[in-house]
Amino acid sequence: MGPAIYAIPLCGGTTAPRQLLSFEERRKLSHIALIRRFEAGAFLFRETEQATEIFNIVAGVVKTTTTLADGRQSTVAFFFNHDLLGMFEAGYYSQTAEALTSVTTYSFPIDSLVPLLRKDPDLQFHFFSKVLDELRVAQRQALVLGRFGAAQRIALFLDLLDRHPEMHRSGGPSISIPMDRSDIADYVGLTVESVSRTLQRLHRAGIIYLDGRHAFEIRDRVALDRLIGGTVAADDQTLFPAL
Amino acid sequence: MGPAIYAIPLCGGTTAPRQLLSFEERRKLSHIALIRRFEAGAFLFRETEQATEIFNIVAGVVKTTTTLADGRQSTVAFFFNHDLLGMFEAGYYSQTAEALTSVTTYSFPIDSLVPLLRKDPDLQFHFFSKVLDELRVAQRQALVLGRFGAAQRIALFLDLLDRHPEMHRSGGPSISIPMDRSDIADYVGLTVESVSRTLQRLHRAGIIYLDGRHAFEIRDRVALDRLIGGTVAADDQTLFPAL
DNA sequence: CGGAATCTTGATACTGGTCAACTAGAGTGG
DNA sequence: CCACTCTAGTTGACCAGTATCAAGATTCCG
Repeated sequence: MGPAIYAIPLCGGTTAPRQLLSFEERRKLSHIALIRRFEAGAFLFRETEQATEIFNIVAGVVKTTTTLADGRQSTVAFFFNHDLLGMFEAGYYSQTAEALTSVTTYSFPIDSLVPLLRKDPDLQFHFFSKVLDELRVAQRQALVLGRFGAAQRIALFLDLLDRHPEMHRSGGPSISIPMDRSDIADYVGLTVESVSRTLQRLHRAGIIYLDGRHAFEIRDRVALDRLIGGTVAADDQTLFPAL
Repeated sequence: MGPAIYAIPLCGGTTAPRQLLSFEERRKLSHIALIRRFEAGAFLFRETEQATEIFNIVAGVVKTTTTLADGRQSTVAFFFNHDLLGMFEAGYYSQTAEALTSVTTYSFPIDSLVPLLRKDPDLQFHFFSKVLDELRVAQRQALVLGRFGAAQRIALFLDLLDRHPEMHRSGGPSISIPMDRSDIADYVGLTVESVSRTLQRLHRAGIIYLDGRHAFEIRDRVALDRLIGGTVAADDQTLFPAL
């Protein structure tokens, strides 16, 4: 079918993400694209490596991380179907990308992609829109990490998974969690222990149902949304009778 | 002199930010640009307004904020000289922009700018690079808010000001702080009280010198860098004898 | 079935938030 | 020019939430 980029369009009236590329654009991109597959745990690229390609995910989940000065790894973002990753700076990748599941991607060699974008302003505009989309996500993430408590952070994270149709297991209510607790912890800025505690608390409160380590269901959408809205104080006894 | 965009170039070998626009591009942009001035406290635009123009700052400082579900305002970013702001989504501004000082900008009407970008891929590529730059800043901000303590956050914020030459008062070591404590607090994800306490602590530790409310000097660059590096534990007695 | 991760749970410490009082500056009007 | 006032900022005491440290429980995988 060819590469695909989902994002909220810049100018179109919609607030809902949609496919940005026209049939013709997808064909053009196919032309320079390679299909590449990665096993779970494999690296798509590492930070400080010279940037050679940009990836468009077709299946699977990828996380990107940066190494802090003290050696800790910090998860920057998760990438799902129809996302673009491999944005670079001064010719070098600024993050490390690791496959969390087995992953299928289109790979655009930068040497082919950049000329294509410079020649085709409309196509470039769609890449541009996708990056703006990522910018908003990153800004929202900063906001969440700066001001929200553990329950809200976890709720937002679960909502992120819920929003991705490919995380829903075959029609049922079960949503898969492709990453392990420490990935989640790195992403939401908590410790593994706090992630675990918070998940269990939401589980015991009946808001979610934890189905093993790598799946969950949303049992009380309203309560979850209230948490995400940021309206609920931590001492809300209705939500956290077990506190 | 015309509009100017500073950022780390995508492909060039440099990691240092530099002017991205060619003389010719600046001329083209001048052609569609209006000069607009704002008093301190004035709004350049408000969230949910229809997006009509994009701004390029020539002088002054702007903050952008979003309103949370519970009514709190949260500062998303500060914009300085040669920055671009007014990025939008689905035709509407997603943030509110307020002048912190008196501000001079070039204003590009979107109706003129978008066609120009669609016609001129190289120019668009420079806007693209600037947005990628902002994306990295936002991701770094998320990282900082998620993992660092108060001292590190404040140190990073002071470093941000230091990096902007126009914040340095006439050659001297004094750096101006154009925003008030609550803006800082909103930005770094702390309360006003914690910002105050942390600034005073850095002051008493001799790392910075607070010169009134709206200026400071860096007295111990090495210690500040160590904080920023994230290497220093909060209990480091060399840095915080007063703890 | 056994060993090794991963995850959960509990006890305690510490950072930063909250609430409240106090101080310093900036502006105002007599 | 000097009180007066009002806002912004600082400081202190106390508390809540999360990190940390330390076991235990599960799950995964050979």
